[in-house]
Amino acid sequence: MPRSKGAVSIRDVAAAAGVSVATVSRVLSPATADVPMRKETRDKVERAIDELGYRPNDLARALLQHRTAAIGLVVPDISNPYYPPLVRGVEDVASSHGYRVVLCNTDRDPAKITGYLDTLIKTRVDGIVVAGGGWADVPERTAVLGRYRTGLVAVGRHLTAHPSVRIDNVAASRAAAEHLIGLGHRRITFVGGPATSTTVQDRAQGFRDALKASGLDRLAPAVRYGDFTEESGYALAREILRPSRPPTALLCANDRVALGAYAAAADTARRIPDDVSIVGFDDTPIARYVRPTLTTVAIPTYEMGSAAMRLLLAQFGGDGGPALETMPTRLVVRGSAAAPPGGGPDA
Amino acid sequence: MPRSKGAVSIRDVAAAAGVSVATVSRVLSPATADVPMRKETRDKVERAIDELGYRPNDLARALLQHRTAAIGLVVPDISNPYYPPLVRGVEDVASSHGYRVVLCNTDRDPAKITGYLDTLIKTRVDGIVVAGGGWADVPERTAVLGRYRTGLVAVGRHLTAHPSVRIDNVAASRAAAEHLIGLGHRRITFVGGPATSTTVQDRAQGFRDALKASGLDRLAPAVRYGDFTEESGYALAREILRPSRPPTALLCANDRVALGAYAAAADTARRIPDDVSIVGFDDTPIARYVRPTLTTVAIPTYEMGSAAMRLLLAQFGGDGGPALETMPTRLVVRGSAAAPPGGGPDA
DNA sequence: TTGTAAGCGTTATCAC
DNA sequence: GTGATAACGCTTACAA
Repeated sequence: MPRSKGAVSIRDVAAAAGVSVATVSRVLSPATADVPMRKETRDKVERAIDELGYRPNDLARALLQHRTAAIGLVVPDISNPYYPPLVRGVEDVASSHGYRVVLCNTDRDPAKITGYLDTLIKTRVDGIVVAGGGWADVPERTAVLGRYRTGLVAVGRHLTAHPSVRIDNVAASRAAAEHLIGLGHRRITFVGGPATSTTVQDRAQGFRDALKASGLDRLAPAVRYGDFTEESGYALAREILRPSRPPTALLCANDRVALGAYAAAADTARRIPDDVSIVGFDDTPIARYVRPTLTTVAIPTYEMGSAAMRLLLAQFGGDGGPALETMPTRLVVRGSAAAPPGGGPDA
Repeated sequence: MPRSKGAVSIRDVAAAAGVSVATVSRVLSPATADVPMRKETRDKVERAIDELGYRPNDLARALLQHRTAAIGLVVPDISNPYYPPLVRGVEDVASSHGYRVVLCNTDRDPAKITGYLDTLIKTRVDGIVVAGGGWADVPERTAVLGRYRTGLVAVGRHLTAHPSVRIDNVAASRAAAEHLIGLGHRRITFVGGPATSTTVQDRAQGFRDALKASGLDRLAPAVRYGDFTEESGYALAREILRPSRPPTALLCANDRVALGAYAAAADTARRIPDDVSIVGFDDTPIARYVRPTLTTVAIPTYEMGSAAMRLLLAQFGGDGGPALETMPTRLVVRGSAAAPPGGGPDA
């Protein structure tokens, strides 16, 4: 018989069991597992809990302990296939450590970002994992976090001054470009992704580095920007493949863009990899199911998420300040890249 | 100068502004926007808030108001491409109404499901949106929700007795099958998805209904189960296409399975749609980018998410009990389904 | 071994 | 107009 309307509280349980609230609290709290207690009392309490279907109010608990066991996870857009594994990685280690995760989609909009940041602080999450960019003018905002002892770790290189997990996009992209060059390609175009993205900037840089290292930079490295969608990849590839002497290989900013390029090749009657080689980024599940299978750079997205969460937990544990974890990438060679038409250098 | 260690509280602000905590609360609380107050006082308070970087503690607020402005979102696995748009739909309307969302991945594991349910109740979320199955023995568990005034709406037909948003999978699948039959196919196999999924059961049923209605059910309708992955689709399709006289069309449980079937067709040198027609379910972004483009049933996933959240908001508003919203599906005819080899009935 | 009571950071009800 | 103060549902000294 709960008092009044509303949820059953610790007082209802105490009353039902004929003990004090302190006693009920003791049977529930792991912190007081060591204090001695008559088995009979414990049983009475547990019976009452069961009968009433009592669930302790974690808000009250959190208020007292200054710890909510919640973390915020800020991503640009969960609909972007890149993020779900990352989110899953964060959630898995979070939940296995008793933390719940509050998901925030920002669309890289500074207004939304600061709005969510405020909400997260007000609800006193213990920490925040931020992935993806759009944080141009936001850094100052993170100053408040310190005042509220809110941890933060970034996935990517957009928020310096905080622990972060990253990949070496420059090196990864360079390796992919070198693979193409090794195959004999001389005219390669880097395709797509927003020019403002640090990820894209790094990948474009790695591409340029590879060309330069091979002395292929007398012709200005061809880099075309767009966004991260199939649509963008399709449109760009259509344009790029139009000239009479188009590039023989396309290094795409991600797999979605690569998939768009596949469609463009099909629609212009070009065979992959015979007429044009295509390389992607991310190794999303589709990569092994398109035909030809897609050669792409595997990014350990799930692991980046779980590593980020672990870094956050380390912060909670007081284990040091800024840390930086660089995760390995790997070029997965499949069927979409081969020697250029003619079989060798043609420049 | 916050008292002690820890976050700045309303008392710090009151002290800094030289007013009582009640006054500070009044400038912050929308509920008391109407009470008169000297502009000078308000300014003093606002200045103090700014200077201290004060963020009210929503836990305390929630404790008092019996309302957390949080909802739980329970999905099988965010990595499954079907869910991100749904999640986004929920999050968009949630955040635009001031609610935050706590994401829970269950892997359809009853233990995880009940675990998350408990956590969500303990943190006193105002409501829960559940999508996806695995709830076989869980329904009794939802009884507790009532005791804590926790709203619930289901996406799908697995949790009767609660408001829900659904699609008519039977009708949708039947329409897809009829499309194939209309094209002239007589030997069609329904491919994949877990036999335990109500979604799959419904789609298989619609498939059988279509065959029966066309008098094609003298040959036992061919239905093969697996799971929702490309891998499963690939494996099943390889088997299905092996016989000397294989089906001329594959109705796949979802686009991922269909993509697996694409790969199987390619690897066995069968042309789509010339040798075999393929139809999918979900209309995921890839559908329009594979070649040939994939004929598939579009499911308004995003809208289902936003509708579910709206239903939850309606519950909060006391707007009636169980409601049921059925969202429309649509067969998107693209390039993967055409007349069977020979051009017409061959049975 | 168990109970009493202070206090976590707010809001709401009274007074003044 | 503004200030005390009693809740909200818990945990944790400190008593008993």
